[in-house]
Amino acid sequence: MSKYEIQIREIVNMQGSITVLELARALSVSDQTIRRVVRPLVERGEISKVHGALVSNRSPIDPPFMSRMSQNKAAKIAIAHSLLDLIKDGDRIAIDTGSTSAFAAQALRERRYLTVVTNSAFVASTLSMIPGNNVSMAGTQLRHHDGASFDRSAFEIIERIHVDYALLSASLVDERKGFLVHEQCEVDMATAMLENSAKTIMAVDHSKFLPQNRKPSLKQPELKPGDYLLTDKPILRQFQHLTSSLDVVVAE
Amino acid sequence: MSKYEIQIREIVNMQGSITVLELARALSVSDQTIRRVVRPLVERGEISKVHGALVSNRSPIDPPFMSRMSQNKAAKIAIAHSLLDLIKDGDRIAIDTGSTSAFAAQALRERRYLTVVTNSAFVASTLSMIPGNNVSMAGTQLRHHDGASFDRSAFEIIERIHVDYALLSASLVDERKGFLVHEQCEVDMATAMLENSAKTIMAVDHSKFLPQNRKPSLKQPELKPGDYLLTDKPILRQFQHLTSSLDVVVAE
DNA sequence: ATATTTTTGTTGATTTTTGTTGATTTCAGG
DNA sequence: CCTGAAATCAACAAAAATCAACAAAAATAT
Repeated sequence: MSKYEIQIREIVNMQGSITVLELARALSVSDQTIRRVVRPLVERGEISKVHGALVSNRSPIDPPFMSRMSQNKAAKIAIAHSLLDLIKDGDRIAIDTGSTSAFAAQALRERRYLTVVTNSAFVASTLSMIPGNNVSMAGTQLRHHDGASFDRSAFEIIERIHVDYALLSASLVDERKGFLVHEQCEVDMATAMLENSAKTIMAVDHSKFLPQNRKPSLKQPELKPGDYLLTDKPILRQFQHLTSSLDVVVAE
Repeated sequence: MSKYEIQIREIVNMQGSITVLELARALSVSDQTIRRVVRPLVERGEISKVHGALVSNRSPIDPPFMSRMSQNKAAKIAIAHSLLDLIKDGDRIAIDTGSTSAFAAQALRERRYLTVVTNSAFVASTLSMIPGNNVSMAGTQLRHHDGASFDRSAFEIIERIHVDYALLSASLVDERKGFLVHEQCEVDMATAMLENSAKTIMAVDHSKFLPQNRKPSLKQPELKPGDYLLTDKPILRQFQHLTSSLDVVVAE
């Protein structure tokens, strides 16, 4: 990795696009050097290149943590898209933290007149820009891990607003114990959202059904019969007892 | 994909419609180049074309904040960059709403251990992801106009957290009346931030010194001697009485 | 201090994009 | 159904960007 790499990424993402020559002048190196440094970046898909210029492939409002957390990007986008079949214009929805929810927020930008309550600053920021939406950000102090809040005011706000749907996620689906997450505060938040919503939507891509290196141990609250499970591959036999009372939607 | 593509999309979506020749003049290329670049865009349905002009087919209710993000982009980026000379790792800063602040937040991502308090969900989301930062989002209900909150809890939080700098902006600089904004709640928020900070930084790009079609009328609170003014062009004679007691930083 | 590896700049050949020209099509108004 | 002006298209020459290969410089190891 070259010493210019970080700078180049930063400049390209900041400016949106820049020519190779401008970049060469900015870093006072030759254009050839820029090309060389940029090639692996383009191959890894971190930035794109067109004849004449480098362009950032991040939308200015893309989740920054998505680059790290965007394992299974395609699956999450598919799930987010299938969410649009459930959520209609004017619906009220509570949304939790996590990369799946970040994609869901992106997808929900095409809905109007939503009432949204969330403890994720990213989700709040994304959906608040849509005219007609009514977005409430729950909580004050944000943790850097995911830009979400779990302080007392967050719970107070979640509990104050009743919604049609709660959109939840999980870190792992265990054959015996069900939907698991890493932290107690996430369980508490999920519980609060679930209790204040008519229906719950659990969104987990298929990788959550596979064993993981870092194992979560805390159990999400029980889903109610008729709640939705959104995923991207058919549920395997050994998990079906968990989902039998749920409305399973498989996005493809 | 051509290097002009993003610009063209942006201009077309911003203006609603524009002739090929005007666009050619705007980008200082030939009309033929525009036609060539535009053809695939039209085929993909991203914009439409009629004999004589290109028209945006984007919904008129798309985020207005984002279009403002791209006005005077270069100037705003320069200002944001010069802010890095003032703000050091570990500083505490309050940040207001607006596109200038959005760019500032992007730039501040390279600082660590910041204490940030803001009523803008976008700024909060951007800076909360940086490890070591301590970010507080002030307010609950977000207005769609810019994803910012001005409810009572927003003021309570701003007033609770004392910071080193308040980063403020304005919509227009008037020769006689000073720094103006459109809404009273923005003045109130600016006042709260200013009163709870050691120094104030006012960031306005040069276009704010020019007459505008939609004139704001509300006056921002008075800056203190020694406060900073960040801009991107030297202050004209007729504005200098406003800035004489300030520390003026001109980014280039 | 010297040898080896890595990075960087330069050159010229190759490819892609752009501007110009002139022919063709479209549009509005008689 | 013409007609003139403006817009579009096609083709070729000019300009710009890219690539490959080699030499110079810098960094690293011996």
